[in-house]
Amino acid sequence: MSRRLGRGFFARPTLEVAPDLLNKVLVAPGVAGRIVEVEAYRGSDDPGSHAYRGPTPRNEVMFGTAGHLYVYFTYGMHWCANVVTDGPGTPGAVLLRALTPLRGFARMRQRRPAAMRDHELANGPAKLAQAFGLGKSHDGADLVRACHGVSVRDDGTPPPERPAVGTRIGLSQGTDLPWRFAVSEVAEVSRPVPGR
DNA sequence: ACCGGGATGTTCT
DNA sequence: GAACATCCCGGTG
Repeated sequence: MSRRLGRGFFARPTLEVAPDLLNKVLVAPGVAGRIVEVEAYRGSDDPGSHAYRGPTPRNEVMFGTAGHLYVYFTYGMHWCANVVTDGPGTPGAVLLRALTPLRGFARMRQRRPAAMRDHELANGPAKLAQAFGLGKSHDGADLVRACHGVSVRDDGTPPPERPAVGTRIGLSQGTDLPWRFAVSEVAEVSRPVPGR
C-alpha cells in the first residue's frame, strides 16, 4: 500500500525536502526504486546550483512550480533527474543520486547492460535516469499528476532519523556545503559518505 | 583494488 | 572555447 506525494510535500524549503525524500519510492512505467541518496541545490545562495546565475532555457523549471522534474543533459551522454522544490520564483531542486531497485529488474537491466549486479542498476544519478528511461521528454513533467507515468510515492517507510550527511559530488563550486543526504549502510549509495 | 583517461555534445562565457 | 551535478573500460600492482 502506498500513496502518491502531493504538491505540499515538494513546496517546502529545499533543505527540508531533500532528507524527507529518502526512503520514498520513485515510480516510472514498469519500474520502481527506493530513493537512498540525494543532493540539495538551490539558486539564491548556492554557487554549485545550475540556478545560481539566474534563469536560462536549461534551468527554467527550477524556477517554477514544486513537484515537477528537472532533467538535464551532461557530459555529452548522460541525463540526471531532479525534483523541483520550494515556491515559484525561488529556485530549488533535489538531485536523485541513487535508488534501491524494487520492481522492473529485467527492464532496468535491459537499459543498463553494464550493470553487473542488481545494486549497480541505479547507484548513480545518470545510472538511475537511464534505468528508469528518464530523458529530455521528462524535463518539466509534473510528478504530482504522474505525467508520463512518473511519480514519487510513500509506502510507509519513514526517512532515516539520522541520515548520512556529506558534501556534494562532482562540483567545482559549493563543495563545502553538506547538502548530500543518504540512507546509511545501503549498497546502492553512489559513493561512500565520509564520517558515518 | 585502485587509478587514469576517453567518450561525447550541450550550455554558457 | 571551457566547463560539465558522469560513467565505463583498460591499465597496473
